[in-house]
Amino acid sequence: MPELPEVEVTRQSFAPAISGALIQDVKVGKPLRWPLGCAASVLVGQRVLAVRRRGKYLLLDLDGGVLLIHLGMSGSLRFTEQVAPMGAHDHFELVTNRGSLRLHDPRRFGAVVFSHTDDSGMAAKLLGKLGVEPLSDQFDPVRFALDLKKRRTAIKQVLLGGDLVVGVGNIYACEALYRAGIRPTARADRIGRLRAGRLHLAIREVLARAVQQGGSTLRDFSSANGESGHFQLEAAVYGRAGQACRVCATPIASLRQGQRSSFFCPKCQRN
DNA sequence: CTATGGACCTGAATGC
DNA sequence: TGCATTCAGGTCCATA
Repeated sequence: MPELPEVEVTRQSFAPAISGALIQDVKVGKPLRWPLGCAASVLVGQRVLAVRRRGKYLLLDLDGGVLLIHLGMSGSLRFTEQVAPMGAHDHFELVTNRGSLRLHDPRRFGAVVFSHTDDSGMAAKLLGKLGVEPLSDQFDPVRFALDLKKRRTAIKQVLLGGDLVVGVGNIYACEALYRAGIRPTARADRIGRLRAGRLHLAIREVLARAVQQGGSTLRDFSSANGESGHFQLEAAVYGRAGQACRVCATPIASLRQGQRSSFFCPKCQRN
């Protein structure tokens, strides 16, 4: 579930509370996507200095390195002062003097990886090819339009790729394309400046709005304090196949692209 | 180098 | 009720 808004909402929900905390213990469940990259005992005794986000990764700055956390498809974090035994789908926990940060991830597509710096070891590999942050000034409409000209694939695939812009997953790609009036199947290199500019704005607006709304809770996402998101209630197309477009009442259509569902309004998104 | 498809894993919903 | 199939918020990797 977690796309940029959910990851950012999660970050905001525990960053202030955990910053400065001393790691006292580390608990591990079943294996995640990648091994931790160090002995769990290496983390004990380190302090959490800050929590950053890069794309869909959370980066916990520690005294001696950085801990990358990715939520995969079904992951969520919880930061609480309560002590509870690890459940069947709890696969990682940092016990600190301020509370425990626990990763719950049934499908285990998520990951927790330790590296000494952002650009060394596994972190370098995972973060190295990421595109620009969509909510930063680095995301420039002119540059975006030029970059799209180099891609012959469907625009939806380009957005999901994450090597141009990060953070846009299946929900927000569909929503941004709807707002921009562009079909998910449109070839990226056929999108001109004007429409690229619209898409650029749509991406920023949708993501910012979703962060405001606490993200989307489709199944069981919640922030680290257990709060659900509300953006799914105002989604225009995602998950709405067959329902009326909120603007023109045309039934929302769906199709398959790269083994993922795309949703769009055939009338509002003409090409 | 670019584009596509499979792989990873579990649970919920659907269909016969 | 039971069992098989399909689908789900991501993204790495092998293959054309």
